[in-house]
Amino acid sequence: MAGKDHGRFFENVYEVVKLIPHGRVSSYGAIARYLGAARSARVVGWAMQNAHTMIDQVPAHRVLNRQGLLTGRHHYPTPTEMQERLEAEGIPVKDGQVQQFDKYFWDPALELL
DNA sequence: CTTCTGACTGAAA
DNA sequence: GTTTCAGCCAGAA
Repeated sequence: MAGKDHGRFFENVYEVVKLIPHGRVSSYGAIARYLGAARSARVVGWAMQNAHTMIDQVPAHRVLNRQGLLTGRHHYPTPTEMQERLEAEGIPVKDGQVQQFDKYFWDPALELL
């Protein structure tokens, strides 16, 4: 990239998250890696928290950790909203964990190319 | 300015 | 299989 990247990371995260297909899920590390910051997965999680203030709605509920756990469910208005939202898209969730996570996993670096 | 925390991950023990 | 450690970036105190 030409010049210096400033706060563009957050915007990039939002765009990728918005590109996640309905009924699919992704991980912080996958998004971070796609953006060229494989080890900045935490910043992606930060972006999600900040995503609440975004004008455009960001499907943050489709972003989980590597294990497929709904790590951010406590940040939702209700701890069950994230799970219900995933189930509404046909994604089975059990005990705060997505079942068959690998099956529903959507990697921007592979799918989006 | 320094220090700490955080919706994470990968490697090491 | 689990647990522990370190790294990475951005923002708040």
